[in-house]
Amino acid sequence: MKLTCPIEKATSFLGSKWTLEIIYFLQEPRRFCELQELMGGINPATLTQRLKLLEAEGIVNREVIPDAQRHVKYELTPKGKDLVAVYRELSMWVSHWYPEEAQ
Amino acid sequence: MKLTCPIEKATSFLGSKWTLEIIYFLQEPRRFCELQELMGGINPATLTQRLKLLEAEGIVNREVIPDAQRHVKYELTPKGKDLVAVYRELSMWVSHWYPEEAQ
DNA sequence: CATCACTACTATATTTTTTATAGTAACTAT
DNA sequence: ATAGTTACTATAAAAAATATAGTAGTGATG
Repeated sequence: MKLTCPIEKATSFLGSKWTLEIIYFLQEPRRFCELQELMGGINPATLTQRLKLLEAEGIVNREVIPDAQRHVKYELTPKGKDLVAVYRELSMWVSHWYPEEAQ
Repeated sequence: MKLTCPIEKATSFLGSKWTLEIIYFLQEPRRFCELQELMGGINPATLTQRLKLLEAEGIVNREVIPDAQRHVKYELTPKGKDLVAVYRELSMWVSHWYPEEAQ
């Protein structure tokens, strides 16, 4: 007897390690190696997997920059940017309940 | 060169499978087996682990009801209830971007 | 122009986490 | 007396994450 939970869809991808942090850092466009550095411990295979998942979900856009080096830029789609309100609330919660750690 | 991310603390426990859903369903007090039923696929060992973690984090309160059966009730602490604002934003995001699935 | 570095990954083996399944101890209902 | 409920724990297997190394394409340095 499983009730439908309106956030079930969201938790299917947000509720896995790193995803919340990836989206947070993508509030400005980043390259793959930038994300790696920002999120110290992430494994490149995991990062790749998450970015593909978020891309498939329409939250993240992957763009190959047409320079000689063919750098890759990741950025939030409008759907992804729309999650900023969620982060605003979450940040407020953290700064309220963990005042010493927020900044 | 790891920048501090204000939601890093939050992601350390929210960013793992089931946690977001558990807190969602605890918007009203529940017993262990209720949570199990509500979240179809969760493993009891995982549920136990998550509830302990959330209890240690001060988000969930565990209470043994002093009836003969010694039922156990889980509920959100004020800190946990304060996450409701986050869920409100997340629910709005889901109902906007997944209109067919929300409800 | 050979060597080294950087970028954006992929491959493999190991470790960690999650799961399926079964079991337990205390009570309750028939 | 037997079966059912509740709140878990135990164990082994499956799935996911990690460390580590490697690759292919460029670019920079001597």
